[in-house]
Amino acid sequence: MNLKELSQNLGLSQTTVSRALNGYPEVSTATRRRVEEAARTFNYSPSTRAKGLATGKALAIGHVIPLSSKHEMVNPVFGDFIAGAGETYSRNGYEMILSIVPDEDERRIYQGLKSRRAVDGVIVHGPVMDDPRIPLLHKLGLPFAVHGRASVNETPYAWLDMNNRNAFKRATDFLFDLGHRRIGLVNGLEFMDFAHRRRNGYTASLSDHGVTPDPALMRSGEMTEDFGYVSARQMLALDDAPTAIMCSSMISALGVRRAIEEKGLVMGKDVSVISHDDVLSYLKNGGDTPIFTATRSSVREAGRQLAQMLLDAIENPARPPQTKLLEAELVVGCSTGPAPRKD
Amino acid sequence: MNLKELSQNLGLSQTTVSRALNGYPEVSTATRRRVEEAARTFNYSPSTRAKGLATGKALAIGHVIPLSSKHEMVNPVFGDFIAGAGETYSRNGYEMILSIVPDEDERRIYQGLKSRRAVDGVIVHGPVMDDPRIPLLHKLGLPFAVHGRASVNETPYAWLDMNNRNAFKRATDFLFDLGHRRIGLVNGLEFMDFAHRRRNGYTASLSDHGVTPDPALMRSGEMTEDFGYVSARQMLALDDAPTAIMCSSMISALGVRRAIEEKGLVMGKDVSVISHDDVLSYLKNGGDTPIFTATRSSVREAGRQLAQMLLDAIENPARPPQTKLLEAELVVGCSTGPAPRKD
DNA sequence: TCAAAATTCCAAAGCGCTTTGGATTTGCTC
DNA sequence: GAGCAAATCCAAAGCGCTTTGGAATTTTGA
Repeated sequence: MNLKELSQNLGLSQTTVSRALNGYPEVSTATRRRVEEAARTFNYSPSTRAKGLATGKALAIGHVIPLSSKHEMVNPVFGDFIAGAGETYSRNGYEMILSIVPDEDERRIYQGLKSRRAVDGVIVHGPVMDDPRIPLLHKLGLPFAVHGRASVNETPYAWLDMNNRNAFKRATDFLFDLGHRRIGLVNGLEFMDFAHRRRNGYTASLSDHGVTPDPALMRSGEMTEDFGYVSARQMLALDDAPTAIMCSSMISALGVRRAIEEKGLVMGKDVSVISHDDVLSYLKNGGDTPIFTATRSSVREAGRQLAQMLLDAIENPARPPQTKLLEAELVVGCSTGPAPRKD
Repeated sequence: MNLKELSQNLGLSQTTVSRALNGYPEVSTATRRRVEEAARTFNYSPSTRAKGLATGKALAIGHVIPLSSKHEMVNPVFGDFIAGAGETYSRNGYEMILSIVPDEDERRIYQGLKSRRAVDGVIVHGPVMDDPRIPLLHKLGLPFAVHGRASVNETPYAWLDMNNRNAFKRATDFLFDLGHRRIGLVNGLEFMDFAHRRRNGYTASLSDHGVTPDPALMRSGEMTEDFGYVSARQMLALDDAPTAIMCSSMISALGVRRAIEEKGLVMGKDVSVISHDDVLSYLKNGGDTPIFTATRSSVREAGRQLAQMLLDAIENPARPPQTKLLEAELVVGCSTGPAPRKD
């Protein structure tokens, strides 16, 4: 069923039917009802392609997920993020277009999305510190919004970020308050902006408390379970082992816990652990009382909000780019306790 | 830059330029070269919408991810699967369109994709045993391919599945060979087809070995870490605790291990564990020697292949639906060992 | 009651591409 | 060099929609 058929069916012109369906005022309430009714029964909806051609809008947002050869891993955060973004899109009649590409192709992909006029804007995932995509997208004139931030960047752009620095600063402060002085960090890859900021928060807390950062207690890598395990294991094997560990992801934290328990130690008593929790649906942090003390911020909610920001920006290109900084909450679970006394 | 401008620039007609770009034979090699060259320098690619409108194809595949209220979780398998599928699409010039929807809306979504002519076909994720989407898509006449299978279904359709039953049968057999007789099952939600099949494999092995399934040893739920933990904990608290546990996901297996170690037991010695491993990128199963003995099948590879099957089916609608059954391999890690002797 | 103002509708152009049917040019054959 | 096939190109229609610029009808005001 297309517009022509539908309008013939109703004995109206295509114009009128189109206007009725798109809420234009120059059509009487009675005919509008009649048209809507008919559209429903005939199961008519306008072809996205034709509509897009006619209006010059794509009614679609692109998500480009880089798959770096350096870290051949789909960020697990991603599934929940797009679930959130998707809610916003479907509420607003937008389609979500996904490209997962080796990152050496990324430039070409953005070029392509632009020149094929396939999307009205894009969401940038996983920004690194000096992210080349931001100037590129500016140059292409393709509206965009970033999940996270790029520290090194002159021109303003739209972003939504969790306050990574503050979250890790506060959490580390919390460990100091519990009496810990040797605190390890199991971080993500530190060319990623979020990891860089978390580390800053961590070291800021250390120096606030007169502690010099010890390279032996600072790890950075892909946040797998195994990485958490290996990192914690090595730290705990030190003569001067840490009594607490800050961890950048729940999955790595599971590995950290494994290393602790393997050594016959008890998490929350011998070694305290704080993790960042993205509230991923398949990784519920315990039941009533959370297992891990964690800095928490829902990535799904972030998806919802950032998508909305991008749609607003597209709607209203004149407005200066919006930004939003979400604060993580610190939930106290069973994985932290007072620093053990020195024997 | 559009076709018109490009062709004016070249002093050719739109027809010729279009034909040159699309590889039609009625254009000389020389002009073809010239056109391709120009397209490259002017960064031209045809508008997907216009092309779609003219050809009647969408050049896009839809992935509809249901977000059940029953299990408000984004299947973690999903990220890797679409990474695989995405590779195939981009190689073939297709776009991937993602909709994440509450599953009561799912019917409407498929209707919409069809009537808006937004996609040429869809991939069905997470089939349940008697999946209503299959007859629905048949009725709509929207080409589709299923990742997994629906046990209860008359009409043939395209699918790609891992041999869940066989994987779990063989793995359970392996445990029997090691001398285990009390074997637990920590399964996914059993209205999901894959979980149902795994259970069948498990019980088939039990009855092959003359063991009656014990409901106390069979758990089914969302495959979170916590679910694994709670399930294993309860099983291990039994008088007649299992000496081995089959587990449906690596994430739950991490929870199972936690329960084992919390009890002061050693995995692979006191309690053996076999998990299914979807080879998710962020959950590497150990380094050189895998931690878990596991049935293994890459879901990313599945994505690649199923996407190709769907594209083939779209290309060639006459051909009967293709199907493909992948066998999982059994990799032996450190989590299994001979059944402990009874004291 | 009649002109002016609203209201309600429509024909046709245009969005950027593909493709049909035909026109023009080139290359060969004799 | 005439005649014909092959090679090369083009104008125009059509894909399904929106939107412009009016036309036809109804309502309103004095």
